[in-house]
Amino acid sequence: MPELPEMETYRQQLTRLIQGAPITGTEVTRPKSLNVEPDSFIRKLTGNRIIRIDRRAKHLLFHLVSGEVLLLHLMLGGWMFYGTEDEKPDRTTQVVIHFGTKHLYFIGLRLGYLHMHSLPEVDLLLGKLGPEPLDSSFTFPQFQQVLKSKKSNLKLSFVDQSFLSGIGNCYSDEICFYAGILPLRKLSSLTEEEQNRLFQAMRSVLLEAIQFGGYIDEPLFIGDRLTGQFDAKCRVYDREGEPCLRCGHPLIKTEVSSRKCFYCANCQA
DNA sequence: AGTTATACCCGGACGC
DNA sequence: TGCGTCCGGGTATAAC
Repeated sequence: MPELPEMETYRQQLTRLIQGAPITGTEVTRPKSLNVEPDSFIRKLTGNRIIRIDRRAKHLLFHLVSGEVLLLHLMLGGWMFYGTEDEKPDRTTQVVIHFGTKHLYFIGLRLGYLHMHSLPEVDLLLGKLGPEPLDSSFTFPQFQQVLKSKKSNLKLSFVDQSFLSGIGNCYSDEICFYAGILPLRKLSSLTEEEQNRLFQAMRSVLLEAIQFGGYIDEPLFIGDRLTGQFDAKCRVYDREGEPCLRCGHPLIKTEVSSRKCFYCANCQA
């Protein structure tokens, strides 16, 4: 669910909201979300500070003064809220980190987690991830190399985190639509011109989604006007039967290896 | 090696 | 309104 643009939006906003702020308390209501005992987790966080927030693929890395890293993956349906107890949405929370009167609430962590690691451990854990699609050092020739690394179709390749990292079910469809290429196309069938269109589409879609705060429909804090604006700008995802924004033909929904997949049969080839 | 099936997890939406 | 049922979906791992 939350993919690269959603996590990047969280990273940017949280950096502004909590970077450097003293952690005054920690609550754990779902120990399964953690990789250490709740007591130990609370002890490690309380009194500590987050000095920097990085994003790698769909993960956020909260770097603590102590040198340890809190590694967050929201998986499906996970989201966050920052604010006072009064402002908190009426949802079950799994972990809460206190910053004085305002708290960071972790909500919807089912398969999602908050794991405490040393820096080398994090490097090891994230080592198998493919390149960051928006990294300035990730150029078109490198994209072409990556395309050679798999024999499958576009849909499955885009959601494979060892192929490219950070793209999930929604943005894979959005990128294919923007490029005018069917998600079921085999990588080996792509012409160089199509490869180039995909590369440009990938950058455009992800950058636009970040600019508009991703598609998460819950605001991060009261008065947050950024988060979720991209939800209205998704062109194909979850729009089965709706007219294609480019040609008007009804959008098709299909299933690819038990994943939802949306496309326009008329203007994607 | 490359691809595919399966377990994991439980809040909340939905039906009656 | 209340209670029971079932879906969603990224990732690790096992199984082809």
